[in-house]
Order: sequence, then structure tokens, then C-alpha cells
Amino acid sequence: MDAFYASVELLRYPQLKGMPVVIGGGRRKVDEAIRDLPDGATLADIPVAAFPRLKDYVGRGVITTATYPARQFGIGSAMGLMKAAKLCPQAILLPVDFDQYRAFSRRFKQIILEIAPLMEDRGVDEVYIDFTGVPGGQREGGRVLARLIQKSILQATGLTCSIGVAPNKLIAKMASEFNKPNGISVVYESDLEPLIWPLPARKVNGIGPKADAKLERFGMRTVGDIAAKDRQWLIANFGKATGAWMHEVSWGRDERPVVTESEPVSMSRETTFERDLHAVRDRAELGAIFTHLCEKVAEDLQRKGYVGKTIGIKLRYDDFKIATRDQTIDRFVDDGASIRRVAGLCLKRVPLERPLRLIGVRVGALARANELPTGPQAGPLALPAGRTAERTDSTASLF
DNA sequence: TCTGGGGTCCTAGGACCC
DNA sequence: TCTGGGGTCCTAGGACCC
Repeated sequence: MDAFYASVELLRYPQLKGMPVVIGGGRRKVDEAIRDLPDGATLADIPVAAFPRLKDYVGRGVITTATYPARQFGIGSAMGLMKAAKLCPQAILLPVDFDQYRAFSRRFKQIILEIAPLMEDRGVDEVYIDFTGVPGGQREGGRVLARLIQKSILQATGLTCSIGVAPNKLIAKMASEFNKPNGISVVYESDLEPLIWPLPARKVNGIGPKADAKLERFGMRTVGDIAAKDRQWLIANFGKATGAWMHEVSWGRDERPVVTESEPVSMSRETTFERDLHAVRDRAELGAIFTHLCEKVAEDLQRKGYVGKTIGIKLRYDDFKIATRDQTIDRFVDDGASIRRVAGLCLKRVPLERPLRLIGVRVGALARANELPTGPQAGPLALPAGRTAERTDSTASLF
């Protein structure tokens, strides 16, 4: 989907069309501004001048989506809002409304499923679709079906998307970016050399900042640069799995199927504080937030019908370093109190001297609540899994 | 006043088992 | 003065993606 969150917002606020708009981060300021908007008016009547601006924002948020006009200013996803404000202070800033985006997400995926039943969910705004068995799916190399999907989604939701059609997921993903927004691009196997090899290595799904930097150190910038190395060289320098994978990818090879069903592995909740908190000085506040996160994860588990037996925490310190701890218990749980208890044990095993910026709670090793073996869930001897909590000085009785 | 939140997968070492 | 070879599970960190 093209600039998905922003596009959904523009459906509500059509008066912002063509303007630099960003969706992002910490809510409070934006919520206040929206609340103060003149009442009686419908959303579409709100004068542009009444919307909050990036320059008025104070806080720690990042941009999730920027409209294309905003991108003209150099603003992009994941950029800190404070930095974006320097690039384009007059850009309009809207708060994220996940419920709304999820609703639109369901609608566009439903449209696709009615046309092509083999669809892999890749998050709120992206999917893979297998055209192979769809009637007419091969006409004009898939372009006809892609057009139908675009048209149907636009009709049902008012939203545009960009589609890449290719022999596999790897190339299709890259192709989908060739013609944004509202574009279609069909890439054949024979296009590898002219269309894929010139691309920056970073465009490959799976090559991130670290791998890219390492490639750079070898003087390699493009996918073609990778393809030019032999397999053994890549394996020697990037490891057995990564090296072999890079070789395959650079030659456009990818055999991964379109996966239509999957089970969640973990569920988590985390939050970044408005200001850094200290385990001792801000103990009460931190404790309340921690408990709240445990309750939210529990709600999520229960609403979706899952239980889990690995409970974990995540801290991000003021220096941005991350620490995680987890503990596997001998039964499956989905209630806030149990999660809170085990998460509290995890907290006692992690250094708490530095100020904290973020705290998170995670439940993993999930199983469907209705598919658990009946009777007592205890393992063979209910041995304490993992080590027991070791208390560290300042943290001993905090939580 | 840099840098969100929710995920998956991989690696690597240690415990433990046969 | 030597100590295999599998396997699984647990834990911590990290890369990456949307």
C-alpha cells in the first residue's frame, strides 16, 4: 500500500491532499491540538490552518509514514520527529491511529483474497500473492491481474497500492518499488541483469544496514557486485548461511513459497517513557508502567486465545543499549498476575543502575489456549527452568 | 530535545540427555 | 594426561522487517 497510514488519514482529512503530512510518534501534543479543533465541523471541514504542525511537537516520537510531498523535504520513515521538524517545520503532524489502519488493512486484504486466495500476510500494509493458479493470472505476465487488484482495492477503500509481479517473492518485492505510487511493474527472469543488478544491495529484503556496511567495506555496492563474487568467496567472508544466501539472492533465485497460514511466536508490549526513568528514583512510576504492560500483554493473549510459557522483559537504557532477560516456566499462562510475577524475577537479573528509556514485556513459546493438553500442565518434575533469580544490590526489593 | 512499537529469525554457548 | 557424537531446550543478543 502506498504511504499507507498517511493515505488512510487523507481519507478523513481530504483538505490535506497535496500537503506535506507526517504520521507519528508520541501522542499527547497532537491529541491536544486535535481536541482543540473547532467543534460542530465534520473532519473534512476543519481548516488546514487548525492542524498541528511538526514545529510544535516536543517529544521522542518517530515518523511512521510521510506523504510524498513531505518526502520531498527529505523526511522519511523512522526519522525522529525533532529532526523532521527541522527539515519541514510547517508539515502537518497527525497521531497514529492503529485501529483505523488495521480496519483498512483487513478490507484491502479481503478484496485480494476474493480475487486470489493464496495470499501471505506481511504486516499491516503488505502482502505476497501467488498468481500461479488464478484464472487469467498469467495474462501479460500478470499485469492484467495486478490491474484488477489495484482497481478493486481503490474502489473498495479509496487507497492506492503498488504491485511488483515476478517469478518469486524476492524479485516481486523489489519490483513493487519500481513504480511507486500506484504503479505496476512486471519483472521477468531475463531482466535480472538490466533491472536488478544495478540496484543497491540494500534493496534486497534481508540486507540491512549492517550487512550493507560490510559489503561496502569490500567495495561492493550493488546486487551485481555480489553476483560477481563467487559463492566460495561469499561464504568465506559472510559465513556459510549468509554467504550462500547472498549468492542465491544476487542471481535472483528464491524458492520460498507463499505462506498463507502462520501461528504467532510471541506477543509483547513495550513503551518509551516521555523522560528517562530511574529504577530507584522513579520506582513507583516504573512499577505502575511495568504492571500495566503485563496486563496489556495478558489482554492481547486472551483476546487472541493464546497462552505462553516463556516470559521476558526488555530494557533500553539511556545510552540506547538493550538488555533482555527471559524465563521459561513449567506451565502455560495468559494472566497478568502470573506474567507480572515472572517478569519481576527477570527484572531482578538485569542491571538497573543506568536511567531507562524503554521497558517491555514479552510472552513467547505460545500455544493455542484451546489446544493445550488437559489435566495438570506441570512437566516431569516441575524443575525450575533456567537459573534462579540472583539479586543485585540496588534492585533487590524494587519490584 | 536525536532515534516507536510489534514482530521473526539466527547464532552461540551451556545444560542435559541418550 | 584425556575426555564422542548426536540431539533438544533454554537464554541473551542482534539483525532485520513492516
